[in-house]
Amino acid sequence: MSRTTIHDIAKELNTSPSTVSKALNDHPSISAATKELIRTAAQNLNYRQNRLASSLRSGRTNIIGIVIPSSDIGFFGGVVHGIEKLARSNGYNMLLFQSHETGEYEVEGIETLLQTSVDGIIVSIAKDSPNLDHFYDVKKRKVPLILFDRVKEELNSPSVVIDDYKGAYMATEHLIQQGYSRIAHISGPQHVKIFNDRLCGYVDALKANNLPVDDDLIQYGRNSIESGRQSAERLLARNKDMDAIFAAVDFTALGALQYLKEAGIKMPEQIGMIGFGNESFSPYVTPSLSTIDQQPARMGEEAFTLFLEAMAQKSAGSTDVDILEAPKKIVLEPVLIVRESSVRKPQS
Amino acid sequence: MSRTTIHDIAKELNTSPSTVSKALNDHPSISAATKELIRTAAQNLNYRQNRLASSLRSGRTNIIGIVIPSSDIGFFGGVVHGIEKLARSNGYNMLLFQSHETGEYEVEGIETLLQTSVDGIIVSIAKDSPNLDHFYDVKKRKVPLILFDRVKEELNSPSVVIDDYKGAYMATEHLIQQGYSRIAHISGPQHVKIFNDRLCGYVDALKANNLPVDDDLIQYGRNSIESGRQSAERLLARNKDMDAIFAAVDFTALGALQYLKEAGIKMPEQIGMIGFGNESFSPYVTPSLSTIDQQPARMGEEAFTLFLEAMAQKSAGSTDVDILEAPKKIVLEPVLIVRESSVRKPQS
DNA sequence: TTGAAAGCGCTAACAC
DNA sequence: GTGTTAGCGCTTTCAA
Repeated sequence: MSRTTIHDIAKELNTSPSTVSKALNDHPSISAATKELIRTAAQNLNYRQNRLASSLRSGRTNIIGIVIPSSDIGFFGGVVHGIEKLARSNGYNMLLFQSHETGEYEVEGIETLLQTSVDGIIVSIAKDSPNLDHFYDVKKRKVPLILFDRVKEELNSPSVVIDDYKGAYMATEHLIQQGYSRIAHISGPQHVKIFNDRLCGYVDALKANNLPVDDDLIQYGRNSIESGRQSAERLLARNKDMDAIFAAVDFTALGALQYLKEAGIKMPEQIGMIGFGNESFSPYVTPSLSTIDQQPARMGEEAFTLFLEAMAQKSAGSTDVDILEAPKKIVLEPVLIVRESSVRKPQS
Repeated sequence: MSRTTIHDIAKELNTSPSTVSKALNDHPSISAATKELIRTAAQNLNYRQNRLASSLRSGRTNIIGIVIPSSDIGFFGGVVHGIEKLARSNGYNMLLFQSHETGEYEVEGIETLLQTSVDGIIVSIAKDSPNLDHFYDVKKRKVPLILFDRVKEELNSPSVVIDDYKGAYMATEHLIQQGYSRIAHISGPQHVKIFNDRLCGYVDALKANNLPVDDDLIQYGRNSIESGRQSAERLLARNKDMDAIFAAVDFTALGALQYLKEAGIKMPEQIGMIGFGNESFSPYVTPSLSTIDQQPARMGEEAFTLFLEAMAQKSAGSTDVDILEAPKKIVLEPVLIVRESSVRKPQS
């Protein structure tokens, strides 16, 4: 009636549970013959390992915990996809938590992950994460902690990010090369590092091309479509000569796009537009949105690889390696994606 | 150094592990005073429950397994969101698997879920799921199985779906009311029930309005944007008088939209368009896409509620209830969302 | 190459 | 109201 155990198999074959366990785990000390015998018996009896028991005993769950702001955001969906692919082929499963950008849920997620004894945790930190205590907790428990995209240097953990500064620089320079010169920027909350980096990239690209940096051309929004609309409205009201917008996220770019379209402004002719993030809707809006791709799948794969390395180090028994060597930081190259919104037609 | 256990707390307070366990679980037979004592001690010692041990002993994991085709599809993302909200507030966590529409991954996911002793499993079946053995396995183990959207009657499990027939009927009738009469349909694989239902709804709406059903106006695609483009191309080549398209999924609607736009056809004036699914991109394409909303979050909540009911029944000890009463089937109402692509301007 | 024994950390009868 | 005992199903020394 109830689940078959290794005891049942042992009884059936007049052998011992420990032998069965070893055989099923392909332990070298068991003869090929008995392995075969035990495996077929397991099959016949419909045996399925109890991972709870196995994990409790061995101390390994083969589960990796993921905490992201939201899987609705295309970028995070892509990262999870990348992690999943590698995890699956390495025999790991994922336990996924969404913080919904609130610290409270983030803490809750980390707590549950720790209770579940996951083998490692991969995180992109929530925007309003109140403090980092829960992450220090993870480190105290010696559970490998890997960060991506939304990183905190203080945590001193392996991490993978893209070069936000460079991406913003590329986006801005692309607009300049297309002949735009009064280029506005819609940024995000400045306490989030990536937005500050993108702002710097924008500013430096202007300077490098001998264009003035004008505070009136810079808006600080939240990351919503609505916020993008409002920013575009304000920018337009204040700058009659504005001829392009670089938005720090595709969502605000979309909002701006909508507003300008409704205002009867032709893109890319009158105003050029480029976003950041290559969201799933970006190819399908009109005009299709130029943007910076962050290579999410790649980022996920790198993050998982970092985790694997941390595990290897851990089982190599090296105590407190982190004191000896700085944690690995992987910086991915952003990729410029040119679509309709930023390609100025040849002047007539 | 290593994790604090209830033994450590017991030792600290000169009491027994079982008392500590009961106190921490708020068992009624423990006095308020000792509970308080134990709780603060737990806090001080930085105690964290080992869920593996707890689950192994109690037989409950408080984890619910989810298997969906892909969380990239907006609809499934929404359902997961709905499940998560309710699960969280009921003390459950989710273990999420994506089948990527392949039976192999689906089987693998179910297998792992069973090994992990999840308390229940909520599934939307993959398109090419080869057979249903893995689901019968779940039922055999008496693990509550809940289906949503992609359902199989044979499994005789509680389920929640929307009324696909009705949604398709509403979509088609909406086009008719807008004055379109040569309405094409881009369907999907007919062995998937929802596509067949939608096709029937389309056909019946035409008939009910005394419009002929023309095989030349029906295409059977896959669910990709590319497939939508091809379908639109074929439809247009074969039917010069076609004046509207109802696509069984937003993805094919989008493909058709792109093709028609490139062909210089004005929507909604020359050809009206409506999709199904209310994907995240649908409001942002040009023209914005009318569609049928499937209430994904609602569906997720209903599915989890069904799971809770199944658990209650199970613990009520009713052996083989399923023989006594038919499994509950919840049918959600589709919602018509009218946007630009289907609203015919007043004739000039 | 196989088996016996111990125990991972917890919960749940049952006795006190 | 509290403590004793047993054991969930597995892995892992260690001895044979």
